[in-house]
Amino acid sequence: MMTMNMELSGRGKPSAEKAQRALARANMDHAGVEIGLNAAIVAVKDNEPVVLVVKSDPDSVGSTDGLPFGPFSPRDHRTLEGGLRSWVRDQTGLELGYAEQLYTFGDRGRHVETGDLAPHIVSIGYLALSQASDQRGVSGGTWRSWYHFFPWEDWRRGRPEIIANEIEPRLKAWAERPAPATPHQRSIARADRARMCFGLDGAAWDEEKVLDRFELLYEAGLAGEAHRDGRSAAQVWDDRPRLGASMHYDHRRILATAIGRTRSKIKYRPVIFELMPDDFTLYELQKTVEAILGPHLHKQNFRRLVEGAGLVETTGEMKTRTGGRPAKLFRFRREVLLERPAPGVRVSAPPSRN
Amino acid sequence: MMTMNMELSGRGKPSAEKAQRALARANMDHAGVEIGLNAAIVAVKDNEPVVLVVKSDPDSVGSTDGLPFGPFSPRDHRTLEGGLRSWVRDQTGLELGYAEQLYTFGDRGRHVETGDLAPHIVSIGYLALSQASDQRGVSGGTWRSWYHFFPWEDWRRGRPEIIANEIEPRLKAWAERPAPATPHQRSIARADRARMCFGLDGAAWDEEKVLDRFELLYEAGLAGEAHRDGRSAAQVWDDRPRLGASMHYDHRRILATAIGRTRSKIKYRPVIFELMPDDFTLYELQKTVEAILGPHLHKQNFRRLVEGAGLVETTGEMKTRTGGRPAKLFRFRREVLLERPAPGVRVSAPPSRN
DNA sequence: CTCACATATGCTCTAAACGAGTATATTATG
DNA sequence: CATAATATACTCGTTTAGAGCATATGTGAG
Repeated sequence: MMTMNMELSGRGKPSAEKAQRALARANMDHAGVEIGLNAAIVAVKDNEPVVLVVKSDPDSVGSTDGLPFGPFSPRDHRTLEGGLRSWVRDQTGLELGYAEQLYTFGDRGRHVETGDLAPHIVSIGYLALSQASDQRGVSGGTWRSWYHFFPWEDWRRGRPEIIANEIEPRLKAWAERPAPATPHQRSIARADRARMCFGLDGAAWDEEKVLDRFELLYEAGLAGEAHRDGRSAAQVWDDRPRLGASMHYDHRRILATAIGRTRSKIKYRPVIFELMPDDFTLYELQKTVEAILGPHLHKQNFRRLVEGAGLVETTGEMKTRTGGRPAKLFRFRREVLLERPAPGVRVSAPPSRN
Repeated sequence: MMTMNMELSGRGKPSAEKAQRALARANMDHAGVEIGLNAAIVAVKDNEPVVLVVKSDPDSVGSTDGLPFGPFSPRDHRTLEGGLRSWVRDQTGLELGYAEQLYTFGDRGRHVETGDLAPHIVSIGYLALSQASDQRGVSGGTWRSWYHFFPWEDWRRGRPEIIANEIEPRLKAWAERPAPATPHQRSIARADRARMCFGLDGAAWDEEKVLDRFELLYEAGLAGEAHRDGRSAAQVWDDRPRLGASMHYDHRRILATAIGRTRSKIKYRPVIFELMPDDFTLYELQKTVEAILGPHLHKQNFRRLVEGAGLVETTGEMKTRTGGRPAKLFRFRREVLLERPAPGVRVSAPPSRN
């Protein structure tokens, strides 16, 4: 899939250039780098946060999911984000709304699947937020719950069992094993990292540490990707099944970054409304926030929070058939952008729920 | 300077490769992208936040400052950050401590200085924090206050005069001018953007919006870079001097990102201690925080804040000759990392100081 | 039709956090 | 030894966040 996209946009190269160009060509020898853009396109469907994934190879049996991917060609696009929007439109038919850059991943090893001598690809991850209603007729991809890839992140029904049943014992076993010597760097002990990341032994759960948790599991050999990446020699100490569904390349890392960013961003920017229909009830808004963050506030306080912050205004309409008293419909109140420097759903850290 | 650096690290290319390599070479046509790494290396010297800058061309008269820059060569370095550390060491003799990736800048136009047909360079910006004491014998660069480039960001002596004297009137004049039509995008009016960014007309000043402010000034043609970048045709409506010292390429944008990130990060991660000597008084700590953020808390509350958060512990030593009663010396208390999910100097937004 | 049920919404109470002020301690200096 | 300057402890009132109680208003079972 990836290489196919790359071939598509081959172009002729413009005419002559000057001295700088020659210099650049000399540097090309050691550069030889391609830029890939990865998009974590997120929506909330039926109170489930979903991400658009594509199959690596629809024919093969063991095909894994991946994020939509496209090359960046500076000849065709003036900006990185412009390039992203363009191939997302071509590949999926989706017109992106909100998009932000996440992180640039350039580690060698991320493409071991294709051999270590493969061209080096630096990939720039993007987060895009999209309304569920915009997603009619999306082609070339399927929506999947992001908790399919990160089951330990789903706290909506309390602490996920996978933490007590799998993660805690296996990480503790890993922490017992000798850690490789780290050259003069004060590193935190494995057991402490596990405790802080996963809220073990009474430590608080921080819903934003999605990437830290994934990287810890990867390092401990509990993520499928770690084995594929040739860490297997050192890491075959635990042959139980890997945790969460894998993705190819380092796409799960990018998705982890996307989830963490989404979780932190809705607290100080009104991006939650990128995921909502135009009109909604406060309960629907709360459910959407909780789909992303986990349960936080009780209903009354959530209402006070969003109304008090001036984030929403009533439309005057009501929504009946909610299963109880009809609810007022609200919409995003854009003026809040002109009133507050950092408007968002400022839910604070929940009390430790272990 | 930049091109010089590039030449320095030219390397021979390793031996033969296979099919993938050929494919990559074919793609090179439309890719033709090089990866540059830019470092905003920050320290605090004598209560002044400084950044390491290099001269573009020491001989020429109108030479401007820039951030240290180096190419990323995937053959030599396994990770982006590894590559960064390596050439920073070579160029400046500095061994980086804390470093984090900021943002990847890839807009065409960032290299107009060298002609639009020059090879496209995508540059990945990094923030590095360094202790002032580590900076003996730094070669190939000079330290400059970051407020030299962003005078409007320095609120330590109250609201900087440049805002009322220059920025406010000139932005208001700009807001009066017709804005170019934006294709079906709800954009905020120029006047409102100016108000929110710079805290005009009673709006709050948000010290983290460093990049937004710079980009607004750029768009309004009040930054030197905008003219150099060929926006001059459209933007010669105000021929008074440009605001703040320019940098070449988009380095000032990267520095703005670095300042914003530093300001936000010290609030939830203990990175302020990367800028402090091992032992310090609470007043010194406060002055360092204020150098970065602007004045926030009065002394007594600052003490309560950092001690209450468990960020510091006394060393038992005292510092005399402080000009008054001797002060206890403190050090960073590393255990806080194991106790709190997001430890930092949690100073909240200051009351509007207009 | 009526009543149980479910959800919506308004209000209160309490504790913690925060901003600001007062008071006292301990040094250097003239 | 008085004074200036900084360090540090304590207090007070306001704001905010978490939690619970009470009431409103629909749907649907009987």
